[in-house]
Amino acid sequence: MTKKPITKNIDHFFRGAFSVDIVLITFHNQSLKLLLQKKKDLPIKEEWGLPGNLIDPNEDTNSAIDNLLLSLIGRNDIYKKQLRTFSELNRHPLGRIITFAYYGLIAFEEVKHINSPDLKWIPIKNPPSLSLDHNHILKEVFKRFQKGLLRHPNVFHLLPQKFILSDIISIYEQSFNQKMDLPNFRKLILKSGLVEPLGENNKGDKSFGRPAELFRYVKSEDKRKLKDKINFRFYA
Amino acid sequence: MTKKPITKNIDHFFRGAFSVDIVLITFHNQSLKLLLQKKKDLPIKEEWGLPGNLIDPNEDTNSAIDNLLLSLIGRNDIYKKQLRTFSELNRHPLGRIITFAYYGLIAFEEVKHINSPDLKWIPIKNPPSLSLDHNHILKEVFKRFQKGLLRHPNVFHLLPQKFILSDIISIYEQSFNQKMDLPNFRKLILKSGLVEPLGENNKGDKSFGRPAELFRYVKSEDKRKLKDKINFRFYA
DNA sequence: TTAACTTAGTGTACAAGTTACACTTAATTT
DNA sequence: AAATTAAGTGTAACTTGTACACTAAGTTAA
Repeated sequence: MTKKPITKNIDHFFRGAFSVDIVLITFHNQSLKLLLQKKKDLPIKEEWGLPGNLIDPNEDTNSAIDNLLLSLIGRNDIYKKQLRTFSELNRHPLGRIITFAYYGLIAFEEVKHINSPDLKWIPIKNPPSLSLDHNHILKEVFKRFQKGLLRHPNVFHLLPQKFILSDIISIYEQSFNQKMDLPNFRKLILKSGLVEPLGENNKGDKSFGRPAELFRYVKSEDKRKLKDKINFRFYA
Repeated sequence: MTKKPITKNIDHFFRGAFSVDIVLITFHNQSLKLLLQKKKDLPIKEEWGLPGNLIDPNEDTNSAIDNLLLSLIGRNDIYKKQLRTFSELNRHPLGRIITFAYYGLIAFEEVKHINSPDLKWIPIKNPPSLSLDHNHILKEVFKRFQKGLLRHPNVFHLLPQKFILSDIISIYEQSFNQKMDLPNFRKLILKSGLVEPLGENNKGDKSFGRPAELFRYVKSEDKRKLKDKINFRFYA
């Protein structure tokens, strides 16, 4: 059998570049926050955008995102997930640049020092208009963030080691812009076996109202997904 | 303000190519089937693989998948969805080729004529070993197919206009490799309002047992997702 | 110092959904 | 005509979800 020439396919190769962009989310002061970077070294007007970086031709996306995180927040051992690719032909003025969008979650404690003129935590509600197609990317990624909250115990990545139950509720209420019934929510969370009371309370930390018990997250032996343990009735 | 040179970024541009690959699924004879193509014009040994095509540099993925479907089954107006991108550095012997994986669903009626030495419907259980990383792609895409079945009324894309309820059950049982309780399943489906009895039965079509009622799919005015109407208790 | 307020946490009764399985019906096969 | 097969109905026991009233423990303000 004679091998066919493969030059037919070669026509389809062309010059392109890849980047990783991250939607990094944290929770502070009853409010979800997003890390934004001021973009100025691109041939576009100075604007805020999602932190990102171009990928080296022989680098894979995982090491690219690790390097990006290291340069942004000084660590890369946080919860992160690759979502979809944005590949529209004219999304970038420099040429065909395909971006891999990630999202990451981190407790505010770990990143509260980050606050410079070019890198800021911005409330995720009503973010400023972003550069390129980053508004679009943010919107899509936020939807995936929501889904993640419903299916996996991702809230805990946004909380400190010791947390109170109403912070969990607050994150869900904010993420879905919907009020929840606190008594019933407590029962669900407690029954799920995902949290364990520590026998301490947060008396010192707050101004009024009854002090709240502190809890910690327990990784469950139980392999069912969050949605099978806790039935959130406000699927987005 | 002086504009910075942008040459710094140009280093990251390199030669690459894109392709679309499709996992096309149908249902026939109580069995889920997958469309596979014999690969021979690649510098790899003759093997079965997912149907796919390289993308023209100025073509977007949607038109690429439409053209692919047209050449495979003669039409492109079927249910299809873009899933993730496979971009590992050495996934293809011809160079850095990034593939956009799609899946599509179609009723067997529409594609029963397809059967040539190079293009066949193969039972999705125990498929042959596929070329390149197509085993991996298939596995990932199949998971998404499963999720789609739980969240959206996708079964109906696999069924003819007139169908019987036990075909729906059969597709779910096969997809999740799990036996379901027929009486309870009927109640769920009927209550969902997704199907409507036609007042006909399938007496002619079968060998024994009581003839089954024929139903048709009714697009629901109700915007809730399938999972909120029907709670499948075998989440994968 | 005490009444009002604020947030945390418990209890409960009712409604709704899930599950298991017995039973009936309508056909074919032997 | 009895056995077999598959479709379809009914229901009782159980599990979950929902809506709130109520109790508890602190702070604020008169």
